[in-house]
Amino acid sequence: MNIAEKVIKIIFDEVYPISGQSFRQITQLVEYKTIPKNEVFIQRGRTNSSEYFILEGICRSYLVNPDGDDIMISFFQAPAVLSPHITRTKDGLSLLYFQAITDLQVAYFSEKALVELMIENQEIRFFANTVLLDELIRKVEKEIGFASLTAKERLIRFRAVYDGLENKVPHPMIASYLGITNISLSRLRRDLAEGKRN
Amino acid sequence: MNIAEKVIKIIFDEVYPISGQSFRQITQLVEYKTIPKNEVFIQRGRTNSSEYFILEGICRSYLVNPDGDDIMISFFQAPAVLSPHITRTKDGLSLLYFQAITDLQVAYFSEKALVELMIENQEIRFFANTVLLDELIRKVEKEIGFASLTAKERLIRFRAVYDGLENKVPHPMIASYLGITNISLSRLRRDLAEGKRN
DNA sequence: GCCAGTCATTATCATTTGTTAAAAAGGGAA
DNA sequence: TTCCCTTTTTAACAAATGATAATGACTGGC
Repeated sequence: MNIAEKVIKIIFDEVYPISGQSFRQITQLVEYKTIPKNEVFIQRGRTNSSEYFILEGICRSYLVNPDGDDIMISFFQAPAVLSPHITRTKDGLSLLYFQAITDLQVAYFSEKALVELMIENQEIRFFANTVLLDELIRKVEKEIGFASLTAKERLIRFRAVYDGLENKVPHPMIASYLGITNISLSRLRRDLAEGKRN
Repeated sequence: MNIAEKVIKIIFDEVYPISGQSFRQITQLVEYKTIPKNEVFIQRGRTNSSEYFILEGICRSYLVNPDGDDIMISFFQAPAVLSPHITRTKDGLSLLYFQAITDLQVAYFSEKALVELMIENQEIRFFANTVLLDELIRKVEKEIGFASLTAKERLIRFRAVYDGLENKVPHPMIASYLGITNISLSRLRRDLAEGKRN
């Protein structure tokens, strides 16, 4: 197993461990590529038919509103699975932009191949279902935060969930993720640094 | 086709139309029941292994935080599909509460039976995938609202999406859904009634 | 190393939202 | 109807967040 495959193995073990045989069915499918920092590697409104493992680096999904502002949806920190194709695609077209925040190493493979594998292989079906469920759970967690926490509490939770990301990602992206302005984020950072937790 | 089956047909036609043959595979599985107003018919932390069609009435999914406050997640207005089992269940246990807001007529059937049907029947697989995608899209729409709209704009959007629900559902539930207090909701309702749209 | 451009912080003031409490409005049962 | 209970609205004040603008800090290219 080469290094890239070892990272993929780590991802599977984290999400839903599968047998060596099933694992080889996946690794036979994947190809690898490097994506330079800032590149938007999935465009909203364009065709994309791959699933992705993030082996190295940080990326994000986002939208642009009519005013031209970015709307942050999710962060992905290697090692991680990108949002499954089915959850980010409608009528074959991507619903979101995905951008490399740092240089990125990814493994990718055809979503159609995955659908075929899922039909015949129960382990892979369970793995894919777990990825899907994790995606949903993250969104529900975020929903809960917006419905029940102040911006300061959301920042505290963000730090707990996305450990270290605050120092690797531009603050306007984090602010948008938290549903506040970057000025407010700066203020909350100062308050927390001063020990004001309420 | 009886009335209940006609409502189920309406739901399928809305989400992803399927052949009469596939439709009968579903209707052969379903059972019916009435759920009285206010009953919590799925309990967080308990086993639940059904999929549901809401044929008549309104219900909601929610959580309770440590302070005892309800956290609204979603509303369901007949005719509609309830959140799919896989998106609301972890390790066999429900992640959310589901409660009837009005008296409810539902059709329900085993989620295991659905998984089996999905394996052999492509139409039903596509239908289920579309339900899943719609669920995700609603969550992303809500995410976008929190990341980019004021509370007043979220209320305006809520009225557009959940037409008429504002007069059928207790306001504290709507307020929690919008991420504000019911006092703020009342204020926004007054402002909008007075024509203050900014 | 310097400079330009980007990013983060700070300050000030306006606006929005939350909190607490009280009043008004609505709905169901006898 | 009338009464009681729940829900919604209003008021007054406090706290949080947004907007604008200016300052300070960092970074990449030359």
